[in-house]
Amino acid sequence: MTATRPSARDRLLQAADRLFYAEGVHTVGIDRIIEEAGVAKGSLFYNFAGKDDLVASYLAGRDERRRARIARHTEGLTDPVDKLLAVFDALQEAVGEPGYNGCAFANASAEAAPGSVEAVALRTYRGWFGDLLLRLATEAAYDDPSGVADRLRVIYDGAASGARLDAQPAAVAVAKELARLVLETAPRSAA
Amino acid sequence: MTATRPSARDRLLQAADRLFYAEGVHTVGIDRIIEEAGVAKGSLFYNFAGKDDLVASYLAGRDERRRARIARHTEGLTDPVDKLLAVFDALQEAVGEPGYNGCAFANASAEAAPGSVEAVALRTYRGWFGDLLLRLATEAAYDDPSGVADRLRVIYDGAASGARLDAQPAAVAVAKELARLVLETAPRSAA
DNA sequence: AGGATATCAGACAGATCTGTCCAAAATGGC
DNA sequence: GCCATTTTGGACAGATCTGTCTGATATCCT
Repeated sequence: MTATRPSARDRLLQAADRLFYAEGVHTVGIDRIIEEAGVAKGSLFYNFAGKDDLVASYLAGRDERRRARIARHTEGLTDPVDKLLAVFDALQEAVGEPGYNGCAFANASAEAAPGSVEAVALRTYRGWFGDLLLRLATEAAYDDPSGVADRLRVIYDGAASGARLDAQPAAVAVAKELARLVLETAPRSAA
Repeated sequence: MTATRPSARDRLLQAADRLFYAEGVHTVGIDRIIEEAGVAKGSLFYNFAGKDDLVASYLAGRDERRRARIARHTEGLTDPVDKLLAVFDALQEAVGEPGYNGCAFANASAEAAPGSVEAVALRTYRGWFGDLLLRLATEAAYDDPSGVADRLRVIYDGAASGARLDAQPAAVAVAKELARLVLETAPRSAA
């Protein structure tokens, strides 16, 4: 019953997740990652096509975990308005974790070329997130669901952005109150 | 009356502003910049202590122009509430310009080390911006000026962030409406 | 046990990047 | 016109980064 060491691939992904997120995909070189992972350089290129592939896998993992976090906060709720507010709870949880450093997709794509793996990952995440807000706003039967979704997205982005720019997690609480204000004042016909 | 060519220093700053903003301070090397500026490499190190110094000067220029832009939109207005709304007009103008690529400070600092010139420039700008919102909210005699400023900052950041992440300038108009909602509903005693 | 798969250790190549240096030439102010 | 300042062109150094290659070894599945 010896605890088997994780595979080189898993250790690489774990090291990449830590270093890429904390210091940036452009700043951290593969030598740093293989050292942190305790893995031979050859194993990196055996498991991944190159650094870009590792970056893409890192971002895919972040995407998956973010969706899982939001799902965890929304499941069990029945009112779509509560679900929309729970999205901010998910953000608050993320921002409160030690080492929070902003949105991984925003950071990675900030200085990336169009069409790069970072830009593609950003678009994937943003597409899903926008659809989520629109779907919930529609379920909530707002007269203008896309308008409500747009407003919530601005508020959400402001919280995530401000939490990093000012190292100020309190922005999320401010954002959730704003979201509540929007959700309570926006017209709903089919109440 | 031959139009004198700008100095090497000015051409370097102009090239840096264009390339650093469009492609990122980490992505663009000094060779790209001296090529674009049409300047000898020696002239770069004659006029600047190094790349970091050039980056700092680039960001200082962005900071100065952003303050000037906001000043231009707020001057002439007497009501501090109008001035707060005009801050969003300034953002709308910036976002509408061709080649808008998000907040230069947010982008440059996204993958920069703490204490780097990018991080320092970010803090300088954010400090000034936060003070501006708080000062105007105080002048407007809101009961909770810092609360109003916090909410406006979240909204402002969301617009700037979303405009880049989704290549969606319309986020600014959404944000200005949200700001108006906040400014009209927040309690003011000394009206 | 045995064969496919995975990992190791590290040297090496090739590209790129920042920064230095130098002697000559252009420029600008007084 | 003179002298200090600025600019030029380019070679060069030194560091770093991604990716390749090789041959031995370890691990996993059946």
